[in-house]
Amino acid sequence: MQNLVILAGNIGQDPESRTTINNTRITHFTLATSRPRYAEGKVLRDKDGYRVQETEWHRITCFNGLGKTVEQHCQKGMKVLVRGRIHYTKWTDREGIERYSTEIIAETVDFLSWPKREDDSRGANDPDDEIPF
Amino acid sequence: MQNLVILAGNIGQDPESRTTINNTRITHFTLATSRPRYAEGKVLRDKDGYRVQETEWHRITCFNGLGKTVEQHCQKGMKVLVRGRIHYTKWTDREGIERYSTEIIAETVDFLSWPKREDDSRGANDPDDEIPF
Amino acid sequence: MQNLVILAGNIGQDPESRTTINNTRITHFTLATSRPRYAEGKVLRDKDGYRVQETEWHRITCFNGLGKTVEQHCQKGMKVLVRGRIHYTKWTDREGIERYSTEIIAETVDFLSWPKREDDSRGANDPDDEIPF
Amino acid sequence: MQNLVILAGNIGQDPESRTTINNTRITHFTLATSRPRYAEGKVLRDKDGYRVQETEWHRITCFNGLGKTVEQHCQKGMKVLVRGRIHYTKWTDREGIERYSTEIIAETVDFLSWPKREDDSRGANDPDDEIPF
DNA sequence: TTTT
DNA sequence: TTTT
Repeated sequence: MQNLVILAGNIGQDPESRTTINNTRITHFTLATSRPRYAEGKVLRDKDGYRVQETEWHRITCFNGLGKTVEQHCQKGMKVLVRGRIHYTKWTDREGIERYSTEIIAETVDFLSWPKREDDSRGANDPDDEIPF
Repeated sequence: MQNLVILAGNIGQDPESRTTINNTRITHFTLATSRPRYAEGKVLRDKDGYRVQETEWHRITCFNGLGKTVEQHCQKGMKVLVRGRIHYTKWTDREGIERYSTEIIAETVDFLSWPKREDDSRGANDPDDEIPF
Repeated sequence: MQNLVILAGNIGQDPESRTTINNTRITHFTLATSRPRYAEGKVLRDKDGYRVQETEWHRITCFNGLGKTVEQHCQKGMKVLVRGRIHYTKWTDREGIERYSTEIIAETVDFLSWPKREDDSRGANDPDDEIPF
Repeated sequence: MQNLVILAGNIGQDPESRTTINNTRITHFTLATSRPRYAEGKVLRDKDGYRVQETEWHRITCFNGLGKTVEQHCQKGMKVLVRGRIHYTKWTDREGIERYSTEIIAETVDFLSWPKREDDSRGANDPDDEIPF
């Protein structure tokens, strides 16, 4: 049954890709989402009066074509909207310790801001642009 | 049961507000979402090679505090993320014709871009800023 | 940009299908979602103390393969989870009056209950079962 | 910015609650969501022809009133729809090993099926029923 | 590690 | 009516 995640946030690091032995292209990036922190129903503020943010860092995984697109057009600092699903992994590390990790497998990634690099500044509607969003 | 809408798009016109006779503040704005148009599984392009966009115009309704915030900080052209629910209305117009309309009742509105006006450029984290997002 | 709808509710009538002149199969059904009605921040109750429900009736549209599946396995009264997008249509009726309608174009439909008819009672995991959910 | 999760699935174990030293009531349950497993774009089937399911087990956390409601009305095997957000935790266990865990902080929990126990069979619309959904 |  |  449905396992759906929607995240709107900022990319923490430029995406990184690798290819598995079965020739699947896997691309990863991290995404920060933030919300105001509350205490007793009120927004918390720091000593200067600024709202305290609570940031979650999500690990996003893209496969194949979507990964290729993300690799080409997404970079650190950009705002994106990710739709995907949560996936949990359990494995045993070299010391024999059981480890758990969580990732968001992306189905779509939409731009909410534009790349800063010159060579990516063509815009989403450029005829040569292969961005699906 | 659940009736949930998530929209990320651009505001079409500055929000407008009115107060009902029971003293409820109602704020409206329109929001454009777009997606590439497809035909036979392929993205459609115009004669210049640009991807053809299919735009939906949503009518967004906010009540009370959320409406006040939107009225103060949202303006034409800004990108926002709306979470809410769909609501349908049926009424009879002056000519006695049955009319239907659809609106999205917003529960949250998040900024994805910043206002262009000087006086709103303080940033989301300003201590005087009452934006809940 | 994103236009996403999630609806969990009950099917109002058995789905109906037609084929367009370009050979697209279109399947429609109606879906009821409900929520408690509120007044002054409190759940409204009727004279017997039961919570007053506010029901929205959504018009759901499915294309091609998804429509075929829905037609075969969904029926009046079943609970389903629909993921899709909102689409608005404007047209002029025979009297020359401008009409508007709204529909939810489904991308996925998941079962939350089982069909009542004998011939559909095989369960989602039957090897002959072509339900994608 | 937005961090939104929608899960529709089955409860794995009866919910369990505890109260923190600051008097916050915390209720936990596990939720299974499943999807067909794919390989090379096709649904995988086992040797008997049944579709292979990929199940994710989510840890759901509810606070205060929502937790109380869940504790009273949700039980193992029920189908529910959870809306919430992802939260990641990092801590050091007794052996000094860094551990990570992920939980879904629920904002709403909707019933998609009914409890099996006699004493809970009153239905969602019973006047004595405090279920907010 | 991002962003305002 | 927005945006690229």
